[in-house]
Amino acid sequence: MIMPRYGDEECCDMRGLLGFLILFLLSKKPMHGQEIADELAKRRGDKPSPGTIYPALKSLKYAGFLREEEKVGKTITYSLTPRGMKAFHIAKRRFTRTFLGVLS
Amino acid sequence: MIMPRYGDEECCDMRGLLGFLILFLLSKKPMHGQEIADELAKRRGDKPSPGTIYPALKSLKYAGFLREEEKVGKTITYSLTPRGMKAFHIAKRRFTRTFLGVLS
DNA sequence: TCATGTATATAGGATATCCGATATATATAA
DNA sequence: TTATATATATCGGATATCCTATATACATGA
Repeated sequence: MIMPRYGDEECCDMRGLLGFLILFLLSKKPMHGQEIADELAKRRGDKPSPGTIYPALKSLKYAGFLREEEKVGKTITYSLTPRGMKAFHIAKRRFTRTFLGVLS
Repeated sequence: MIMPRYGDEECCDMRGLLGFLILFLLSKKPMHGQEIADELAKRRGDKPSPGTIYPALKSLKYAGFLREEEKVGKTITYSLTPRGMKAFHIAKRRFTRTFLGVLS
């Protein structure tokens, strides 16, 4: 018996969507890591730590979904590749169908 | 180096939302396990296995978010408790803000 | 030059989520 | 009664996700 999967008032922590959210943000406009983290902080309520955001970016880059568009100092601006756009659209379609009706 | 977090065309598997989806479905109407699994199959594309759906229901019940409304044979119909509704609305608000703009 | 602030990098691991395999219980039909 | 279909139950573990801690690099201002 391990159990407690859901806490006091919260029903779930909505993991598994970080990559999707990053692709979504980059589909709007190129951004760098901290910009993305700040935007996620506004949306979710908590800011992903460096140890969260950079490995995610690395994996997405490794998958060919995004590329470094510009690098000024340590600041790396990322943008979606065509492959990344395609992946985003596939995921978005699935997302839309899955959560149809949730947003009243 | 372990890496590959994202596969070929897929950007993420959207875990962490099973509990949220179950609360959402039950907020519409009382359902039993298989009904929920079938509805999720239609939405997500793949049907959660018994080993997925029943432990999830158990945890949600344990958290006080749902209760057995009726039991006919082995078929247990679940419905949200007031506490479950509250948890769902909190989660929904967060969900809405997080994914604002994703559904074009 | 030194201090400070900002941005990125990564190893290692804690935790959560989910699935495969298996078992049990009930109803129905042959 | 036997066979079949349906629904639920649970263990154990594979895997994914994310965070803590730590380190590095660059720019700027004192």
